[in-house]
Amino acid sequence: MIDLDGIDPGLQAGVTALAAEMRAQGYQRSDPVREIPALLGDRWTTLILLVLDIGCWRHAELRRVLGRLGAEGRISQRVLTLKLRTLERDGLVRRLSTADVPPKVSYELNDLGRSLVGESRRLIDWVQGNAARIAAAREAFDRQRTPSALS
Amino acid sequence: MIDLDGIDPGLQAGVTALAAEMRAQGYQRSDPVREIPALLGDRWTTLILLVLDIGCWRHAELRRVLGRLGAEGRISQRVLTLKLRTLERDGLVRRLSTADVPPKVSYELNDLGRSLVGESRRLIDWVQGNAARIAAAREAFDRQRTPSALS
DNA sequence: CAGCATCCTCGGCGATACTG
DNA sequence: CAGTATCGCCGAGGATGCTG
Repeated sequence: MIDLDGIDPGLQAGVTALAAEMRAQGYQRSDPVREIPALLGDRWTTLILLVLDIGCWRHAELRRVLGRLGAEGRISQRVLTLKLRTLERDGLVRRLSTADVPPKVSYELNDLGRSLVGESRRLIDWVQGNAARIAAAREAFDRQRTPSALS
Repeated sequence: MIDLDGIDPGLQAGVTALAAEMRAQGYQRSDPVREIPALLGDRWTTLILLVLDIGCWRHAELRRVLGRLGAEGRISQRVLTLKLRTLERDGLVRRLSTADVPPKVSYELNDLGRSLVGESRRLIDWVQGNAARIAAAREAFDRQRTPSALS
């Protein structure tokens, strides 16, 4: 079903297994792999989830705090609304609003969202734990590529 | 240092703690949070790592296999080279080449790369495990937004 | 075969102005 | 205050052609 031509039989077996693994459970043809960039691959979502993990935030407050944390600059009002809407649609975030004018809208994580935060924290920990190794690898790579003064 | 104006004191404490957590270890001012989209946030890297976890691949073979797995279409030669170069620079992948013409180039994971694959597999498992929940949330959300026939 | 240069497309994101 | 609409930028990624 995957049709591998002149490829090492050992590797072929691995690919078949990987394909089966990817088709498992709820996903039939598409791969859950592509959900990962969709969930955490953008500039803001991971950080938003971390802040929401602290508690319940009003839209404007959340926006201010996101602007201070990290060196990302400020998130635009439009994009924050978009990100929160996506998170709400995916069932990770609850939106609470009053019918006042001006309206008061708050956002908080639900159980599924907290569960995802747990996973992404593991990734962050991995990055922190291996930051030195990665930085060293990058330096070595760049040094070799830049002859600089190799006289 | 983060300067929070009219924000609930309880939340303020949480933000301060989060900021400290983000500054911890190797990262001094920048946040490891932004490394996550950089590492796994693009269309191909996660899938490339999974395939490299199977074994050692020639460039062209790898490209063919990536095209078959998932419903992403084929990766362009240029982008595959770019992604592999980045992974090599980050110290996750080893590049093996001969000086022949035409050249034979192979790529394989090293220990750090295998370690990252382990983490990303956890994320994939999370997505698979919660796929039904997410799909249900999306359906409910969309149904409510599309009045369809609400007469 | 693998890499690089060039050109092009598309989507994410920011900025601004307006509305309930 | 929160959301929407509009505009514009920029970078990721695809397609093609050439080289060692």
